[in-house]
Amino acid sequence: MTAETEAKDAQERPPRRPMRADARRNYEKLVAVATESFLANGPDASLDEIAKRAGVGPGTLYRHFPTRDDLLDAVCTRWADAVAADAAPLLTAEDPTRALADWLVRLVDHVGAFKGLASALLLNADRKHDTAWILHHASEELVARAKAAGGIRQDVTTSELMTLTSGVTYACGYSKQAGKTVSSPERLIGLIMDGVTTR
Amino acid sequence: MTAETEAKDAQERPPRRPMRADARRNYEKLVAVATESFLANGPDASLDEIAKRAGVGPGTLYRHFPTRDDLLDAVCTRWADAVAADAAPLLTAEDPTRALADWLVRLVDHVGAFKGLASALLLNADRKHDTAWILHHASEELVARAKAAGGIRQDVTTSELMTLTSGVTYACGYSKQAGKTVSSPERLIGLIMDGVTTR
DNA sequence: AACAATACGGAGACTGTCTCCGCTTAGCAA
DNA sequence: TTGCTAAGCGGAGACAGTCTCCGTATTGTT
Repeated sequence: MTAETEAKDAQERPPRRPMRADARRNYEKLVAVATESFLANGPDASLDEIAKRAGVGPGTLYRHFPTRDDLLDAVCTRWADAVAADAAPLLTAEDPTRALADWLVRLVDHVGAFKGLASALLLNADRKHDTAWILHHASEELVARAKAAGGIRQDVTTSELMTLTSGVTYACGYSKQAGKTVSSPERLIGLIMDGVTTR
Repeated sequence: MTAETEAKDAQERPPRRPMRADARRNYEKLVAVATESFLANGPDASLDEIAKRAGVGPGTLYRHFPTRDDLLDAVCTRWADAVAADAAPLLTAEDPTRALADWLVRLVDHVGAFKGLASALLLNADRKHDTAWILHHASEELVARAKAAGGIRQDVTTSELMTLTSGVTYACGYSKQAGKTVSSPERLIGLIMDGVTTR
């Protein structure tokens, strides 16, 4: 769904030349290598090393991604697009409230599988196109459907749900890499759902 | 309550010489300076700079605190002792469930005031003496009292409550420094409490 | 006062960040 | 094609932070 993201990008900042072929090539390569590298070495992986492995100079990396966060954002955005796609089937589920709960559990699992790289970006839903916004957006429809079906409280917002879920993603992602034991995502999301369910 | 912590330290690893006077002096100075510095510059503050400002060489800093986390831990532990003291009055409150909710809100506020330095350490409650353990321990009695009074569900653990709260601390701490708006701690803790309250 | 044991501190090797600027290349126009 | 120009490249190198090693200084004990 990167194409969609790009389309929006274009429509918001119209007078923007397309990237030159070599520039785009390097950009893609950098994101690909960075994904591997962040996954393997954590979010502090050496940027010069990533540049080298992508076959470009550090200057090129820093031109495309002035800060580490810009690169991390690009990586996470792609990942988030894929994760968001996972929500689509749930939109037509018969029990919207259960679908929402399922989705939140999946979200936690995905963040865990992504080594917690994205957990820092899960909040902060107001910049467009970034990780938080994509996931927020994907959740929003599920929340709306659950509300419409009367399954969850009208006064609870998507943001609030995301905030509460972020603690779970963080805890579960952390526990995985530290070998700790924490209650399961299902259990914790269940507790959250218990609080927001109508009764 | 640092004294208590030290006492436990001593009883667990008995054959441990007391620190030499100059060593203790430097240790104290380092923690004090580090607290300031982390608060002012975030958790990535330069360690050599901290050493310099404490009037010691880098070698001395690294001997006392082999890794950055060790120093951060020492700083956060002191802070956590102070925060935990804030729970004491609530232990005798007439409504234990309300007291627990109050405490969790205070916890979020404290973490926010500490610039989120401790939020990374809030989980991970199994090493002794560290931030997470101190706060976990402080919460435990309040949870027990609320359960005993029948205010909250018997099946909910302190860890689970801390995990859920950590999302809130993280979100609120973050929003403060980024100028974002998030639902208030009261509101979010309220949602959590709604989930764990008996009915 | 003398002597271990303990602790200090800073020079310096090392690693990672980020910039500057001369060189290369893509894409366009004639 | 050819030539031109803007866009893009890349790597040398300045800088900042980490962390160690080891000769020197201090402490506390006999």
